Amino acid sequence: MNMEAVFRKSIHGAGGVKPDHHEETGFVEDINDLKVGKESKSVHEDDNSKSSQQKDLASDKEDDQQLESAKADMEEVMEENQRLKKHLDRIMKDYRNLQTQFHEVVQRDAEKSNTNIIRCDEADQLVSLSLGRTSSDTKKEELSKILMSKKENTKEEDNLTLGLDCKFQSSANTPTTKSSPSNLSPESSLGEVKDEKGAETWPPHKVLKKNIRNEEDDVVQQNPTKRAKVSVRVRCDTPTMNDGCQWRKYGQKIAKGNPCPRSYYRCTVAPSCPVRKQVQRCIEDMSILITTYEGTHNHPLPLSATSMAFTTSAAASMLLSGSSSSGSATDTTRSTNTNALSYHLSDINSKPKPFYLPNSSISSTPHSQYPTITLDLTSSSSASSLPGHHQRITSSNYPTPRYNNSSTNILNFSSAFESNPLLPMSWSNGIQDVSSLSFATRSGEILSQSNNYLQNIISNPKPTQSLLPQDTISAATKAITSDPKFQSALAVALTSIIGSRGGNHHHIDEKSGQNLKVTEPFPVLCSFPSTSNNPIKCSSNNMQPEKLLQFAASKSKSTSPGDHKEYYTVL
DNA sequence: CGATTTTGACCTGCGC
DNA sequence: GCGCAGGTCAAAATCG
Repeated sequence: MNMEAVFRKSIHGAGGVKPDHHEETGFVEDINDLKVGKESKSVHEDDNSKSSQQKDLASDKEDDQQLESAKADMEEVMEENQRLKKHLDRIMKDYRNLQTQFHEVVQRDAEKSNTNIIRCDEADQLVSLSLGRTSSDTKKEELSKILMSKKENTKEEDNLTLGLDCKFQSSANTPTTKSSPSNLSPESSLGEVKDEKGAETWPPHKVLKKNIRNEEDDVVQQNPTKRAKVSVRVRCDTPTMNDGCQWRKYGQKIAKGNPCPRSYYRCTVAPSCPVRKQVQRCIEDMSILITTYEGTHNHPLPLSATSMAFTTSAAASMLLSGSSSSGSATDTTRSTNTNALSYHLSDINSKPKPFYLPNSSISSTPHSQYPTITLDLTSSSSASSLPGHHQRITSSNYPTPRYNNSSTNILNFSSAFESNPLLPMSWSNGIQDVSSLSFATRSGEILSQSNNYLQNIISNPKPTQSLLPQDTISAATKAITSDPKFQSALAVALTSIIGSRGGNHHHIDEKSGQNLKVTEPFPVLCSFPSTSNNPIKCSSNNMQPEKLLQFAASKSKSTSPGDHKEYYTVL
C-alpha cells in the first residue's frame, strides 16, 4: 500500500535497506546505487581488507533485521488501521441510524403540533422562536382562551402566546411548517445562563463572608467576567412586580441619590437558590419600578416565573456574549455596543405590535464591575430616569429606534403594557401574564441592514404586521437569526434549560400549588415579529442553535405527549 | 406558630 | 487609614 511505500522510502532514506527486495524497481535501483557506493568507497579506501567486507556483511545483516522489524511494525500499523476503519464504519452506521430515527421522531412530533410559528429556514431547517406563555391561573386561563381564539382567527398572525417554542423541520422531510413543542425545563435562570456550577454570579466579597464556598463560588471567582445583572424597568404600583417567583425580603437600604429605599430580595423557591433581586422606585418617576435580577436559579421555576426568567436570561446571555469581547475591564463605565434586541409585544385586542428596540444597555457602574443590561418596559415619560451611564432610548407604544453613536446601548422594552390594560403582563401593575414577548438580537451590521425597515415601522406605527413587506421582514429576521450572538445566546439558554432537566423533574406552580412535571408538554411557541401569514424564513450559518432547538423539540415531544394547550414559560 | 418583614449592625470594596 | 456606599446578616416585630 501507499503507507508501505512511504515507509520503505523513509527507511531507504536512512540507508538501511537490503538490496534483495525487488518489489519496486526504483527502490531496488536506489538500493543498488547505495551498495555500489559503499563498495566503491571500500575499493578506494581499502581494496584488500577482508575485515572491511565482514563489516559490510554484518551491516547488511543489521539492515535485514531492521527491515524485518520495520515490516512487522508496518503490518501492525496496517492492522490497526483496518480496525479503526471498521470502527469508524460502525460508528457511521450508528450515526445514520440515529439520525434517521431522530428525523422520524421530529417529523412525527411536528405533525402533532399545530401552533403557529415563524420559519427560519435557509439550511433546510426551520427555527421558530418566541418568548411567551399563557399561565395557569384563572386570569391567565381567560387570557389564554382569548389568545387561542384570536390565534384561530388570525392563524399565524399572532404572537400572543408567551413561551419558548422551538420548531424544526427538515424541509427535505416535511414541506410544511410544523411545531415541535419543547418540553423545556422551567428551571431557567435569571441573569446568566449557563450550567449551574458556572452560573453563580455573586461577587467574591459576598462569597468570602460566607463559609459556603462551593465549586460554584470558585468558578465565579475564576470567571469574574461572566456575571451579569438584568435590570427591568416597569410601571408598577405594587411594591414589587409580580414576576412569578417567590421572594423574601432580607434588607432595605436608602441608596445614595434616591430617597426611595432599595429593597433586597432573595429567591425562596429553593432554600439554596442564589438568585437575588433589588427593587427600587425610580426617582424620576415613582410609578416606575426598577428590578435588578442577579444570579441563576438552581431549582425548577414556577410556571408564572419562567417568562421573566427566560427573558432576563436571554438578555443576560446576549449581554455576556457581547461583553466578553468588549472593552477594557478597567473602564469604570463599560459599554458594549453589541447586541441590539428587538422585543415584540402584542396585546390581545389588536394584532401584534412589533417593538423594535434596537439598543440594549450594557454597562457597568463604577461600583459594579459587572455588566448590567436594562430592559425598559416603561413608556417614554421616564426617559430621563436612567442613570447617567445608561442612555435610554425612549419609547411610546411604538418606540422609535435610534441608532445613535453612543457606545452604550439600551435594550428598551416597549410600553404596551400600560396602554393595553388587557395585556397580560405579570411585570406590570399586577397584571399576571405576558401575552407575547418575542425577541431577537442583531448585530450592528444587522441593524444597518434592517434599519430602513424598522424606521418605516416606527414612522408608521400601525400594528398590523401584515402590512409589512415579507421579504423585508425575512431579510431582517434572517439577519437577526444569523447573528452568532443571538445563536449563542439561544444555545446557551436552551442548554441551560435542557441540561438542567435531569435533576429536576417537577416544579410547582406557586399559585395553584399544582405539581407539574417538567416532562409534561412544553409547547414553546417561537416567533419573531413577522407577518402572520408569511412565516419568516431565516438563515443561519451556524446550525448549532438550530440543532439544539431541534433536539429540544424532539426531546420534549418524546417525553411529553400530553396536553399542549397550556403554555409554559421558560426563562 | 411558621413565614415574612423590619431594621440596625456589620462586612466589604473603593476612593481619597 | 478613614469615610462612604452598597450589600448582607440576624434578631425582633409583624402578619396570616
